[in-house]
Amino acid sequence: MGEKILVCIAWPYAKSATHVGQIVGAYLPGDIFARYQRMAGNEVLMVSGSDAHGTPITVEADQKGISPAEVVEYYHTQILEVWQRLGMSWDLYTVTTTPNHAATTQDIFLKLLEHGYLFQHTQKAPFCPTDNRFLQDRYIRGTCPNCGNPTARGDQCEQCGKLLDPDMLIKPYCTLCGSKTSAIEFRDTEHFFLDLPKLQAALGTWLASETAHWRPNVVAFTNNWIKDGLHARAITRDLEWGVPIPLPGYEDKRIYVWFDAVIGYLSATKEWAQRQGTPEAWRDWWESTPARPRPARHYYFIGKDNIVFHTVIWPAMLIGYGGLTLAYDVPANEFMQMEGRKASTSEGNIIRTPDALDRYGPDALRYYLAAIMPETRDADFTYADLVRRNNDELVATFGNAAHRTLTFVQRHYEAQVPAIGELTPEDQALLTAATDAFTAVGEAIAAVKLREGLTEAMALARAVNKYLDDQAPWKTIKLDRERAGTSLHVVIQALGALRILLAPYIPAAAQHLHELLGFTGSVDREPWAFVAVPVGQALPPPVPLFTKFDPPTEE
RNA sequence: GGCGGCGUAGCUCAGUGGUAGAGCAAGGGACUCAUAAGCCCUGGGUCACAGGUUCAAAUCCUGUCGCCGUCACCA
Repeated sequence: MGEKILVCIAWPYAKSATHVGQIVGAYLPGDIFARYQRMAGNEVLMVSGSDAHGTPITVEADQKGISPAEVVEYYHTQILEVWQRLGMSWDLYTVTTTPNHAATTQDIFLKLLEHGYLFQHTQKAPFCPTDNRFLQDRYIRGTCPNCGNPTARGDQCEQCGKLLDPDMLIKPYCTLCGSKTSAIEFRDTEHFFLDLPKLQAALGTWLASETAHWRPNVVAFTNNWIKDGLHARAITRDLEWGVPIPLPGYEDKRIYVWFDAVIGYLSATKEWAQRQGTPEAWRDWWESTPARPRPARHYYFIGKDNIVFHTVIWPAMLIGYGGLTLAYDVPANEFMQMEGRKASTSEGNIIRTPDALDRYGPDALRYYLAAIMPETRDADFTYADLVRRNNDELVATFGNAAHRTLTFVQRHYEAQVPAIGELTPEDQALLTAATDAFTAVGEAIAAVKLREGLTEAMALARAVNKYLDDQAPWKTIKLDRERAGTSLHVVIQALGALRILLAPYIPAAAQHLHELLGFTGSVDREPWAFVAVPVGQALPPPVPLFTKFDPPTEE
């Protein structure tokens, strides 16, 4: 009945356990969206995995004297633990070191080659005679021609910020052997290039037909990037770590990380299908035929730094391959600053996700990140604001609405959902608001306006508090027990709605409220619709949904 | 430097042509079921700055300043 929705989330680089900027940019929005779509009755597949290749991982492996695979395993394990704690509802979270991923990548490589979209080109590249290997820019340091910094990197001088090429450095040297015993040479090396100019026309046609429903900033960024014409891009490197090139004579080269990482969305779907015991099922998500041009809607949740890879390069690869489905939407988020400063690993002001979870747990963190989600422009993360929103909004507005109602019913109505009498216009108004909220919140989430959806849901929580104050069942009960019971019954219906409406955002708290309202099973299985909490349903002793936090001390 | 985005109340942010909005913070009030939570009222903005288009501009155009991103070997 529902349609297929493929939720693709950016592949985190396996070199840290993620920071909250990555969570708010891609992982949390993807998870909220996926959770909603499942409740709305659609068939959802949410996939991603750790991006294992690339130079920084080999650099770290060299520094620690271990293999790149060990580096990846170490961080992949940490990332998996974060997903578990954060409540990410993956259908599959894998890693790019699997044989399946390599096979999928090589298949795309060969098909693009066969279709004439790859070509070989020989270029000069820095080579270290001592180590007998070609060097990535990161492995080279030298004197910056701009500012004279003697340890400028081969790709950029960290002192003056100037972008560099290795041949611009004065006295470049290899950081692997550390010594300056042998000068770096520039030797010929042959590489494969993705012929993006040849794909540009088809890409432009697709973009023109698809981007009407995309976020304006994503469209503007993409159009600007392709406006002056695309350039061919090297997709292989002189490396030992990465997916091997499936051709004889290239044993000492690898497919480079950006090319294989985006293929992960497809390879992960295949791995999911294999694990289901239906290895051909991936076709139902990807294969585009004249009879069924779009078998599934593909959403890519990424940060804005990743836009061109998902709106230009990956679509171009898919077009070149042929017969596969392209993105339906790429709802890229802007960035989040940390305590007023740009999030930067080197500045040391990133907030690691495990640390934030240790301090405040998944619900407060998810709620806060969703509330400030940088959907239209950059936002600012502060612990003080997180605590403020937790205390004022989760505890005082939503949590309190539930707790004040449930404790009253517990005490005065034998811990059962009270019977309902004649409904007043005010009763009808709150019930209507609860029903309408499913449409308002659902439409917002479906359009990937997640902050708006959360605002709509919280408006219902505020309406509950206002209704309670207006109806004052604690007064009414002294005169008319049935009327007070009706008011409480109506409030419980609104709480029943909130348990569903907030489940995509704060699943743990929603599950807790689900149980406090006398339901069993998982709230995730409930349909996205208003369903009455039955009269007489037994209610367990209430426990507050949220904990108040002390404001963080100034440092 | 080129290109793109952003600059709205003390704070965090909505708002894309028609008399400036929300939450929090501040001041006042009535209540007491509730994790002293909730509810009502009030104050507060030359919508970065300077020009322009329009009957009408936070909203469109130009320039300036500030912040963010990107520029293809960061993934």
